[in-house]
Amino acid sequence: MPAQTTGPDRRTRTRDATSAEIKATARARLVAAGPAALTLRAIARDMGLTAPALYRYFGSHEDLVGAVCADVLEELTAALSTGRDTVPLGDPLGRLGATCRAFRTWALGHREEFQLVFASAGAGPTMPPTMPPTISPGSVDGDRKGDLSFGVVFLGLFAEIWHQQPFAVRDITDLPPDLVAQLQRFSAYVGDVLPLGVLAAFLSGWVRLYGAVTVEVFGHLGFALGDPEPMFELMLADMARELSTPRISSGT
Amino acid sequence: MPAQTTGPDRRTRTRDATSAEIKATARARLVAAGPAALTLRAIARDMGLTAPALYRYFGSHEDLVGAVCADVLEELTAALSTGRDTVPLGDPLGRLGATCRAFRTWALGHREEFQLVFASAGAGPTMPPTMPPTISPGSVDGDRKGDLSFGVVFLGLFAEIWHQQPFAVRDITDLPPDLVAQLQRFSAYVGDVLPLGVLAAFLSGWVRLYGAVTVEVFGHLGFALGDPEPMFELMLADMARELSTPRISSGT
DNA sequence: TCGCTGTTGTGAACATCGTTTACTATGCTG
DNA sequence: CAGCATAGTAAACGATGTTCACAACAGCGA
Repeated sequence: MPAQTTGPDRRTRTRDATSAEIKATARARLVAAGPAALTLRAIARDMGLTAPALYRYFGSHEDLVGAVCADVLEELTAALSTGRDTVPLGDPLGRLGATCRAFRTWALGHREEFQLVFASAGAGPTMPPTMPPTISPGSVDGDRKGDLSFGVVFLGLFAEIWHQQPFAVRDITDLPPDLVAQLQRFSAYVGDVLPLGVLAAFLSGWVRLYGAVTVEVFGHLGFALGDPEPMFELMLADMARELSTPRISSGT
Repeated sequence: MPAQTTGPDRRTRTRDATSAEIKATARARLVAAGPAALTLRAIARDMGLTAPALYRYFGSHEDLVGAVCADVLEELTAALSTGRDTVPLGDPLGRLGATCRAFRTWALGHREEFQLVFASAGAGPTMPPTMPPTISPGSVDGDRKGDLSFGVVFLGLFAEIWHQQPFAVRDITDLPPDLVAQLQRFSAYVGDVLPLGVLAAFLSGWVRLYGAVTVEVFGHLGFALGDPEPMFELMLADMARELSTPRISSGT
């Protein structure tokens, strides 16, 4: 055992530890009292420090919040993965359903975190930085330590479904040219490993899932449904049905 | 002319005027610098007042923001109505599409307002208070001065479509019983004037529209699409298609 | 062991925020 | 004219993010 092979400096180790403690304390406040409670001074107070001390670890309040957001997203991705792996590889549609349910369950169980991450316009963490340039078609390894966004989990699932049970997809000539142009951009970004119709189905599904979960967590559905779960299940059934009509002809 | 017939007191008239001016100033700050700029002192400063003066008109900062939200919602409802009335009554599906487009257009042209109203969890204006207990089935009068929410506009459109061109709707026996229970609650709330399947279609459509617009305004789609409009149009086409398959049999 | 150096934390201060309190004008009403 | 409700102000309190000067402390080379 030749000591630790260039293990991180002792200094940087303790530094990372306090940095993590700060984020943990912030997280605790977040779940306890909502995003508004994420104040620099209160966090410092909670861990027996004064506010300026935190500036040794984060450049600003916004930076700290951003770091917490990143942690939350990583955790969400993990929750989605474990939810997905509840169902065996042989049932990709079931895996998609399980992942969608995991998304909703996580959001309802972590409303404050969800609001922090998803209820932001510009400042919020849009996906681009976390979206990997390429996704391998068949392999589902994916999760190399959470440095890739939860969006990839869903895209990977659509790849699984497509490769195992090709579903009916819109003919490319049916789609309006401006949509095709947008999809080609995205396809190139993702590595050109899936037909444009599959990407359209993925995006459409992502929007539906996002909308269903967001509208429920934000309470913008309470006017109609006391318990939106049955409606959510109906949506999942719709999605599964659309993704299970067997493919017949047409080119990629 | 027997004076003004119980016209509002002169005092209350000037009072309402300043109240409106406060909200207008707040609104100006909102569009100029975002929801975070909606501070009591800055608003007062903008109109040559001091902060405590505003407490003569609004009980708290939160009250003021709430009032601005109400104004915004009213304006949104108006935008939806005019968008809807772009298309003649004889084409209810076209009217629905126009209304959905008006929703998206308004949201993109009023991002700050949209964020203020829709990016809130608990505090935000959920629909219940603005949702009328009953909606008249055929008549589309609706807009008695904006005291009813924009949700009614959409529900009214589904009523129009249903009455003019009954579409294929899930048989009630197909739906899981817990969903039926939820829909019955909502149906009673709305006056029991539409079949449960129509209400399910309405809610499903509202969730899709909400998701599509929210995901775009919040920038959570920029990772894939530079211009989400074609995708939005695709969604509208899907919705229209689902609402245009003619009805065949089954009871209400 | 001594002394230097960089890191970590504190205290005070500044500008801003929401809110309350006491006080002063102003204009309507009897 | 007297009285009074209304609209507005100034000052103050606690809280926020942020900066700056300064003190304690650890680690390292001589």
